Amino acid sequence: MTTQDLFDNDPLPPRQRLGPGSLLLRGFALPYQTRLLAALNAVIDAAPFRHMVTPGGYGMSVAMSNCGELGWVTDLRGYRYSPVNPASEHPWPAMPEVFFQLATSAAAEAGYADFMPDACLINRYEPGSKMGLHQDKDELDFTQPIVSVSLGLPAVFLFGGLRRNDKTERIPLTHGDVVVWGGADRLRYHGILPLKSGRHPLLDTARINLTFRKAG
DNA sequence: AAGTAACA
DNA sequence: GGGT
Repeated sequence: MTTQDLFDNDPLPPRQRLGPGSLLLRGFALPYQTRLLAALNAVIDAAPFRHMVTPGGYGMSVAMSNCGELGWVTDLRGYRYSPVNPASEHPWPAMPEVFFQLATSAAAEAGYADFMPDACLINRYEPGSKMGLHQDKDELDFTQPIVSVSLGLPAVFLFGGLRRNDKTERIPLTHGDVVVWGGADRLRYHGILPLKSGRHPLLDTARINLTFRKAG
């Protein structure tokens, strides 16, 4: 019996305010999960995951794909949104309706009633995969929020402040959780701690994160 | 640098 | 584990 075990059984509240413009919706994606995963498989068939390279020349531990009008990409030249998949030169797959419905519903719950995402970044974490602290700042309109959907293995979300050195909050995210951040929180630093090994009934050894943005 | 490495 |  460790101290952590004492906390593991505490019920997590269904809604948690993380800041003036941020809301954590526990299990919000669960009613969508079957359709979500079917649509995800179709998107990944058309635009397979790959490990992109940062401007410094290192590969990312997270494998990525995109759907929607625009996709977030990185290579030696930098970060940007692109209407085409650089691996194929084809447009990204269209954003499935169920993706759009989930994202707009979650945004509305958090007070962003007119959110119209045109980009969905799909991140696949395997054990050890992580995402360093960063801001989402390649979008054109920071009045539009970010909607982040967690599927599969649990992970620890780091939610920092507007400056890189601000103290970070550690938030455990499990299958079906949705985080929305915007307004005064839109440019808060965030990241993911290295994923722990495990097995999920639907996604086996992986965590999938869908991040919706109004990029263009 | 959405990255790693070295160091305190 | 922080910050650089």
